[in-house]
Amino acid sequence: MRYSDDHKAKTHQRIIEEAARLFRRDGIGATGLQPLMKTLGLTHGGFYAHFKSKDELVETALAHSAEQLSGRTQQLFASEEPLATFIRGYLSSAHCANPGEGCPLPTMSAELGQRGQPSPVTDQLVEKRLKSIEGCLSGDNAAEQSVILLSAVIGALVLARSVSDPKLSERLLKTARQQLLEQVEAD
Amino acid sequence: MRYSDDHKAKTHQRIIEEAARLFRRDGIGATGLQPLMKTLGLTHGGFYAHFKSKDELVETALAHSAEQLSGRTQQLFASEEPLATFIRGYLSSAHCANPGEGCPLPTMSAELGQRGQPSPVTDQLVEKRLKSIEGCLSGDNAAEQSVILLSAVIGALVLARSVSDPKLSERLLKTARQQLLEQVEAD
DNA sequence: TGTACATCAGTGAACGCGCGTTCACTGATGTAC
DNA sequence: TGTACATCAGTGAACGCGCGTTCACTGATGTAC
Repeated sequence: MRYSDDHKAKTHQRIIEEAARLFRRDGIGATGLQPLMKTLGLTHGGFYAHFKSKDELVETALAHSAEQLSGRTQQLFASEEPLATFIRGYLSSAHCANPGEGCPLPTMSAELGQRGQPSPVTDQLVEKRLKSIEGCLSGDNAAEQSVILLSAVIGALVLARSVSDPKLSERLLKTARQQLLEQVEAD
Repeated sequence: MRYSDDHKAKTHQRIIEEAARLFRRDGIGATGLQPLMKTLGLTHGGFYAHFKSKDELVETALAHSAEQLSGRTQQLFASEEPLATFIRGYLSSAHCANPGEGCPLPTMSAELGQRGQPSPVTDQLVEKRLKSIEGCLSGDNAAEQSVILLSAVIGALVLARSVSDPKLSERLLKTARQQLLEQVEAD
């Protein structure tokens, strides 16, 4: 073989990882396969030896993002103050400034909804996140509160990323962080 | 004149309104000028007699969406139970199912952030909305609570629109609606 | 009243470009004999 | 050991398409004389 035994599998993985990053950072429509492959030092023709279509890559990349996030979340929820750590991380300036490495929901959900028929990958991601949060909440309405908490962090991140003024953005993040932390501590 | 005196102004307005609808419904990138003009019974060449570029239309259409929403919000906040009405409207199945007529933030913000330099139109829209909500809240931390409330409704709408299962979508909307209404009533 | 000209919203062909996708090909390697 | 062949990840030209944008043009109307 010209390449090592696992060479193709490695390339496959590299495509997925770069796609997951670019789809979240620039959007699905704005990410071309040609530039994507070029970034990896490959030519675009080879893409179809790895995936049937761009849509298949979108699906796979989303699943990758979800899994990656799920891993991070899991180790997060094993920590001392899981909810506080989650809120601080999700609403951090770093997460706001680097959509490529973060949660796919705020950046990709609009495009996913607008594209053909949506996949159950998002559903699983959402349900998993809700369950994780719910497990950390006490009280009789933990399930309901988890929806509010997840909605609030997502909405706050969307807002913070929408505005053009960095000061307003930081203020939104900070306010949401503090308020949600208070709510969680009172729980 | 071949057309009435205000004919061009009317056409101008029709372009803005249709664009505001399509940008929110399908996204900015996915909305072509050619199909847009065809929808209005016009040809695409005439577009540049009305706008310098697609970017200018995006800006104008966003401002239109903001103003339209601002009008609705204002009459809303003059009603009996402004916050409850706002929450019920924002998290209604109708708003979820018709992004073209609703709030531009959940659908356009990702693309706006990814496009060139963002405009202060979004900032104004966000600040205006926060002020409106804040005015209806009592308590010493009304400003902070308004950020949470706005974040929560936006996030819940993003989530409800992301998932593919209609039952999950409806459940998310309903849960968020009920919880936020409770919170507001307790206030 | 009739004719020549100006106006101008809208027309539609054409431009270069990047997109997703296809496909005949390359060339380094492993295998068969 | 040497030669012929199979494998197959990746190459790169080519496809049709829709995009944003440009521009010479149309044709109904108003105006000037």
